[in-house]
Amino acid sequence: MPEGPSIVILKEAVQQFAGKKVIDVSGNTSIDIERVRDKKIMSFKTWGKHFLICLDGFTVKIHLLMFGTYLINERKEAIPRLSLVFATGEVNFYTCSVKLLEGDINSHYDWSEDVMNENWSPSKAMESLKKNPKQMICDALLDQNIFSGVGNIIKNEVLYRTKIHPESLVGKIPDSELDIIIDESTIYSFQFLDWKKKNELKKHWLAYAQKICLRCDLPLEKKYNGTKKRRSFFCTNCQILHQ
DNA sequence: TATAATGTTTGAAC
DNA sequence: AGTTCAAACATTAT
Repeated sequence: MPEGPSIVILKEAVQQFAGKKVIDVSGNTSIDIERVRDKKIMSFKTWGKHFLICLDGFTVKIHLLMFGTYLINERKEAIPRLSLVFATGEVNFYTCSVKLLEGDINSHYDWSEDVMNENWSPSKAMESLKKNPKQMICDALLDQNIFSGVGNIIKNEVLYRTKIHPESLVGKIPDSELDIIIDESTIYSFQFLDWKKKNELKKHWLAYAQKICLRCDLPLEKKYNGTKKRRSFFCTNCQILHQ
């Protein structure tokens, strides 16, 4: 379910509960959820794929991992991992990781690493890339401390758009091309957001889960690569391998 | 029905 | 001590 843009959608969907008091809490998470009871939500934030429920003095961090889901003002049969009830409605999370972060949330996150955050810093991303010149770009794009929020779909689409072979070594890719990759990571993430909201994301996939290159009509390669061993879809004819 | 999928952490093994 | 790797978690669509 989740790459960064999907978590932004979640944040927008729960805005109705911002500033509201949690009047009931339940769920099969192992954290001490009673701490949340009767507390007021200060704000909801996201950092990449992390969904953050900020309260006074601590934060509940939710990660939907691969299969996590949520329902707003709705329930399903399964016991929620975490359920928060407000006077005006409720939000239920299933199959996710729930953790507590103590103290000021700003001490836990560098917002400039999140490609969808207003403090996103392309220059910091470039700096980080430079530290690992032997890393493959397919791995670098999935590094949540460089491109927080980017997942396997965004990775594949960005590399296809920028015509860079996923196995290209970061240190061998010209700076001008790295700049374009960094820019596209943000641009595509926001397009992903728009398309996802309209429920038409898949329609716009050019590489991910596709079989034929739209540029040259040759079959796309489909391969697990990088140390992260996530699937890449790419055109060996159109995407340049820098090595 | 077996498989693969928008992900991450953990701890054993090397 | 640093890395690499499989396992674990868990759900749904094809």
